[in-house]
Amino acid sequence: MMDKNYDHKKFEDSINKQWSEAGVFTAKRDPSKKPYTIVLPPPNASGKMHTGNVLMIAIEDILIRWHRMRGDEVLWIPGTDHAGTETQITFEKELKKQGKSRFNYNRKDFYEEIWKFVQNNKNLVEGQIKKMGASVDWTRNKFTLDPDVVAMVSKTFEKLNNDGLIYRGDYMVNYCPNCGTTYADIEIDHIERKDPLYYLKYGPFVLATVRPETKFGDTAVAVHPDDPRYKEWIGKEINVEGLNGPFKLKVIGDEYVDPKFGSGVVKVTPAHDPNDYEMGKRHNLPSIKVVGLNGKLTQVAGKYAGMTVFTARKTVVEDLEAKGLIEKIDENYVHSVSVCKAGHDVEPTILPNWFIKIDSLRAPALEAVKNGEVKIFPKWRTLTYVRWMENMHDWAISRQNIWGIRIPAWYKAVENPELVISFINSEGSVVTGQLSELLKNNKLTEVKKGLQTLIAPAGAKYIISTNEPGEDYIQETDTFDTWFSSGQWPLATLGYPDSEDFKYFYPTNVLETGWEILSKWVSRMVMLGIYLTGKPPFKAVYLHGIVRALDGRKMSKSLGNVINPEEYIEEFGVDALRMGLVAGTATGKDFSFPRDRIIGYKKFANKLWNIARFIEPIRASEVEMTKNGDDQWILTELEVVARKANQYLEKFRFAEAAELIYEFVWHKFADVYLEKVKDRREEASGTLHKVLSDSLKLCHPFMPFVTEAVWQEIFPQEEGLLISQRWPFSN
RNA sequence: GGUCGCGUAGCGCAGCUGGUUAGCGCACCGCAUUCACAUUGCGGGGGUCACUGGUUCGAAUCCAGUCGCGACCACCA
Repeated sequence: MMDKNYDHKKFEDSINKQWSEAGVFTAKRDPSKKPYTIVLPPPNASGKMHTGNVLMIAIEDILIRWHRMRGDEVLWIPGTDHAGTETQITFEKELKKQGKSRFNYNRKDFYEEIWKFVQNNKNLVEGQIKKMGASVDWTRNKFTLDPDVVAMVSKTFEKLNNDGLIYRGDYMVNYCPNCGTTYADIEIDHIERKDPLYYLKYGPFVLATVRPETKFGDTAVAVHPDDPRYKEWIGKEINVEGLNGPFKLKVIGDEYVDPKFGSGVVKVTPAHDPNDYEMGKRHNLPSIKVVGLNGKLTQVAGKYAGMTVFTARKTVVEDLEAKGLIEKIDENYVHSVSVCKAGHDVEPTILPNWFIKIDSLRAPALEAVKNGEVKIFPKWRTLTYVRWMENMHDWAISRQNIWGIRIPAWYKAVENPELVISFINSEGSVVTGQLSELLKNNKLTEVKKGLQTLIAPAGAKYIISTNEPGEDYIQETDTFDTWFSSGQWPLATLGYPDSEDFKYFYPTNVLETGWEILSKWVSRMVMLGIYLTGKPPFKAVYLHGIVRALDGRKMSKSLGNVINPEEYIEEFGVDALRMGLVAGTATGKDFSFPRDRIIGYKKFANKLWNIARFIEPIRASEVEMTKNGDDQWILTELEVVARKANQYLEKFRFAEAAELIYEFVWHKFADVYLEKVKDRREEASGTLHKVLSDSLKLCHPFMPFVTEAVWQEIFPQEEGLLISQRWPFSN
């Protein structure tokens, strides 16, 4: 006897176990079948499952289960991401609680500590993916730092280098002195903030700045070329009274200057401002570094050297005021400030970095989308991709992180005396200096053993090698941008270049992810996929919307409106949560967390259960019974719904498919047909069983647990698991 | 500033390439119900589809403009 109501808690775990023991998630590479492949966008290994992950898993599992039931050889590859910067920041917060920091460790030990930290969380995340009923192939599970992934990514770098697409160069980067790393433009947040705007007397001019402490790095002042007030000064030199004595500056004319802002005169600090850097390039101005990588002022600041930016700003302002060099201060100036994800001010700085020339990679990646080789759903997002690709700059792929894949570049010690190295010496203290100096008192082996970080000047001599080329070489300490390795994820997970999996399953069918990483991730995968294999790594991209909080706002810790999906799984079940989220994603737009709908679909699970309870005592007749008009009607409706649902799913219209099936099962099968057959149950038994069976199959991709549970209650064991049945009316 | 999107019943939304009385969920109102399910069934009220103009035999659906909202990208010293 079936219980009166469906209780998800009774079934979810045991059904998961049945699937896993039956091995139905494991792909076989059957040459007579069509492969259907999805690579799961790897969740952060040290994070917790959030509503976005739930939606992603729900949608991909629908596609996978649907294709499995249609007879395709499906492969859905799970994995987790090391999430370089984010994870390292999280770990360093933990360290801080113990009164430690990364400066207590050499590079190797620090890496191992994070590894241990992540393993624990990784298991939790994988457990959550399982809990969701994701029919992923765990035998092919990958982590972005698995040795084979590291080897593959390093090889790609080597190939890029051989093709002349890698270069090192000074570049204006967003350097966070606090995190000790650079950030890509796309990783930086711009926040509005009120800061004092200082009007400084600069020789004959007055100019406005929020950063007076960088004046030691000024190499020009700029005015608009057509500004009548200053036109005659262009090309001349002015004498400026400074804190470290008088100096001379050139006046340049540049379109960039807005004559209406401030006084119409700008100080140009090429080393610490992206726009000034561009102007500096246009006018051949020297760059003078004022702020060092430690966030403190350099020697050029004279007596201010060694001060932090904030202390220096305060002191400089005081001294300027004392000298009468400040005309006025606007205390209410609101401007946009660049901050890193941890909330620190970033310091635009010139630093040697590793770059990929993207021109030759970009062209085919743009073309693949324009000519429809890669189709993006919803279609209007295609424009976002195209615009982004067109505006893309060369890609800075190095990060001054430890947690990541180390760049396989090696510096020969004797050829690179100018390497700046920090290491822990045999006494356990951190020593920083130029390699040539360090080697006077330390052996190279000791330096290498205690190595923390190195900074190689732009012209450093290096070789690229996936192995250590010799004992007298030191490896680059920078790691790859996470997007560089995850940009090769479809290849890495499939064992590129010569595995059987790669030959059979590549290119994958669908890449499903949130649209917010369309430019960060999807574009990189297309570029690198085509570069390495000649083919884009997937045929379609489906972008789901962002799940917002109940109040319609973005979820954020500070607003306290973050929804923990586990609570909903507990209360309403995985099926209801999945179905509720999917039914709200019709056009891939953002949507508020649909609490009401989730409750509604919990009721639907119960409805399915009770349809089965109605049919349970009615034995399926061996003999073919006469079908009356009602039977004919429901069978016709069933076929129409199955075919339409198929069409919707082919177009990634999950909500329409879900609602169509829901409408059929509840309001046609249950409300109408079941009522009509109440006085002819035996005669209708064949139709009842057929429609129930097909309804369960149609619902299965959306609500796998309750359908499997009901299936096993009603249909004999010989028929096998529902997950392995055929989708109705598919050939 | 650039780009994209949105404005449809009290609330949350669907209406894809234009076509008969504009739909769904929640909420609301009335009735029913020992017979699969109260996590139920049947019925009902409520909308000049933001505004203006245009294309068309016909527009919520296409075009232009106006107003309001949101997001992303860029960013002024």
